[in-house]
Amino acid sequence: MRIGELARITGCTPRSLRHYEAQGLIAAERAVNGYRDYDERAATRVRNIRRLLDAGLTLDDVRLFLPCLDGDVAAAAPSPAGVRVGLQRLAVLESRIAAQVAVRDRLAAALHDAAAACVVDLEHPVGLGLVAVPGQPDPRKDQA
Amino acid sequence: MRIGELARITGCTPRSLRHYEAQGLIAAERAVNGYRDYDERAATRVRNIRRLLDAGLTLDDVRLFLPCLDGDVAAAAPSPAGVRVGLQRLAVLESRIAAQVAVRDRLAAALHDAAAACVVDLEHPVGLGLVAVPGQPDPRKDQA
DNA sequence: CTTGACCCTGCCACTGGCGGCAGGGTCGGA
DNA sequence: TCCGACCCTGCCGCCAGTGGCAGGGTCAAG
Repeated sequence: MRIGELARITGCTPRSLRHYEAQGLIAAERAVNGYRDYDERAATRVRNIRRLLDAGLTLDDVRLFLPCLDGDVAAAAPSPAGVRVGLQRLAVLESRIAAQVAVRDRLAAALHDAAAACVVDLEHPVGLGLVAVPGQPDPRKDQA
Repeated sequence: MRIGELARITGCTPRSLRHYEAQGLIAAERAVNGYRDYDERAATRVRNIRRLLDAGLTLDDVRLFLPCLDGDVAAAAPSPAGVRVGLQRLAVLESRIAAQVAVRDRLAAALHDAAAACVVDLEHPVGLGLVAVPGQPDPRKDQA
């Protein structure tokens, strides 16, 4: 099977497959003309990779699953290493989410205050340039 | 004031200040020797930039606030354009958070299943104590 | 005169998973 | 014989905000 067919049946692009290969996640024989030649296990492998990626792991994480990528990862007995990786990644996700939630809350609060201030200050013609003539070039080197 | 001093009083690095300048967010006079020479408003400006960055905006967003960066952004009457930018960024943050939460939930579910399967497979003496504490991962070389 | 602190420009690296392009080779069918 | 589909390698770009380095200039104090 060549790269195009594998891409079709796995639902990813040839570009991705080459990327996975470059990352050492999949391998392929080479035909005499240099074309990659995949066997049927490649599809399973790629689907497993996608499954792990979709679960929030990185390609780097996936590399740790190499030994079992040819089996049914979803149904396989979980390896301690795999679980550990998953937990680490989960922690990363959690902290990243928490950070972004904090940022969002700050922004939301700022906007809330701004909205409140707006109501008050709409009596005054807010001299912030952007208000009256949004299309006008600012004194400074401006763009929008 | 030269870049080092401005960096000190604003709490960011000279590197960042040069970056902001390259992005068109701050400006400086130049001394005869080529050194940047900032006036005292620069500190306010930089602090405003940091404030907006901390609120979750990007440097690109901040550019839209140029006309009012010299005032007290936090207390200033908000411009509609600024609010609009904030709302857009808020929406971006929201969707990004939602996506990551979805990923996290998938991963958590997978780990949950794995943990369940593990109970069966606990004939192997594996370090799965981690499973019990999904929020408290292995405090090792782990970061975002 | 020398040291050392500071400044300058400009460029690469990083994260992460590709997209896209350039420039070329290979192959089957009309 | 030519077209078009497919394949190859290799490199840049993206998002964002720096960190870090190279290689140099400037200046005041010792």
